[in-house]
Amino acid sequence: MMTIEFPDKFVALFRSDLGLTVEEYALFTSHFHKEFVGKKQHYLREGDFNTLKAYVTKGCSRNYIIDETGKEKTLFFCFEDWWLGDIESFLTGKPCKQYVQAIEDMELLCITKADFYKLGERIPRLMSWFNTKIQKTHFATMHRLMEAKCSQPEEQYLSLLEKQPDIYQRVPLQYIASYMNIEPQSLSRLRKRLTQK
Amino acid sequence: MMTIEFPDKFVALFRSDLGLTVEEYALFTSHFHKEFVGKKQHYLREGDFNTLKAYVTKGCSRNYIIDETGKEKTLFFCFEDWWLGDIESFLTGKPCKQYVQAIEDMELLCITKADFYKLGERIPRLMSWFNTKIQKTHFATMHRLMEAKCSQPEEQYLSLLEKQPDIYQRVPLQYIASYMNIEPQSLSRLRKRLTQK
DNA sequence: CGAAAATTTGACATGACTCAACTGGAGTGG
DNA sequence: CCACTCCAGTTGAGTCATGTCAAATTTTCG
Repeated sequence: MMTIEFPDKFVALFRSDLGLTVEEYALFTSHFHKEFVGKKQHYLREGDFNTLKAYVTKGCSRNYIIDETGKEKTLFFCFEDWWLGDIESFLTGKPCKQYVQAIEDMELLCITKADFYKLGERIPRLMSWFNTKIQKTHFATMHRLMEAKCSQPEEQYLSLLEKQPDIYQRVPLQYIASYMNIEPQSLSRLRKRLTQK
Repeated sequence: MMTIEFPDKFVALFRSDLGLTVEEYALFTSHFHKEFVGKKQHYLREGDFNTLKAYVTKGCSRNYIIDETGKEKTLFFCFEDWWLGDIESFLTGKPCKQYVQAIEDMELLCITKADFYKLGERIPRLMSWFNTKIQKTHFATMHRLMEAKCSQPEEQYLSLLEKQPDIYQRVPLQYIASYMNIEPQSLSRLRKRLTQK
């Protein structure tokens, strides 16, 4: 069995922040395995079951849904050091409502839901970290909803670029447009207007 | 000290669903007090601290934010047998970002955050119920985001009426419009178009 | 290099917003 | 109890940004 290298942020999260002992940390990380998702490939599709907790070490992705008219609507993007998946499916055990698609080649560190919960019983801090994480995810979703309701396309685009400057280079225009809920043509024109200023 | 009457759904939730013993339930409910919020009054304002868990026994309300241009944006409504407040402020102890305003005269059953957490230590089921509730709230927010992104005003209006038929009678048009992210005039015209069909 | 996909650009239609006026009902005070 | 005020809702006219359809151009990738 080959050793997996864990990113600094991962180590810091569970050793420093969460304060797992060396033994607990070793036990925890021993259950991880690597997965790869090629560009444009899907990590999850609607109807799949999300049974893994996946930490992104390389690449980026988007979660999207398909509406009644067949259009893809990007809910959010995911980058390095974030956790990937469809939380609802993971927590409820029900099929995914979302698609998760790699925008760049991705590298993931994964632990099965079963292993994670088993470890959670032996390492209570792990569960309390997880509960806190769900809370934070909820806040993020709520903020996303607020933003979606409040901002005009132009502000939304600028604030997105501010939060994730590399998105311009890494994420194709059409996905950003779908995140902003406008047509690619409109975003293209918006960009043009902005450069003219 | 006068006895508070707890609604059927409240009793069912904690006795049947959660399975609290008679003693646990009695202890839990003994910490509640009643509060009232008059129509158009605010239960919470931006900057306030949400230190109560509040169960709605009568009336309805809306959570909203004010955007940079000064416009109110309704995030969601709250009706009988729901829990009221700004979860983020409750969980983090930070000031509210949202306003919570009564649309009708409201009657609430409240327990302080401090009491709730103290009881949570003695009654672990209470905490696990709470964690599950946060999960469900998160799913609801995510669904709201999906809906906000996907549906045209017309479908969104119809689906809202389907989920909460009494909203038409109880909630003024302007608040529904702000929930749908359109101007009151536009909703008025939308309603007209729908009745003509 | 060539095919396919992504982006840009153009022309036009549409739907929501803005500004403004009007209507109708609820609540107030004489 | 009526007149008045105020606010919510409705309606109208004009503007503008976005969507749609279509085509041109650029980029990507085999």
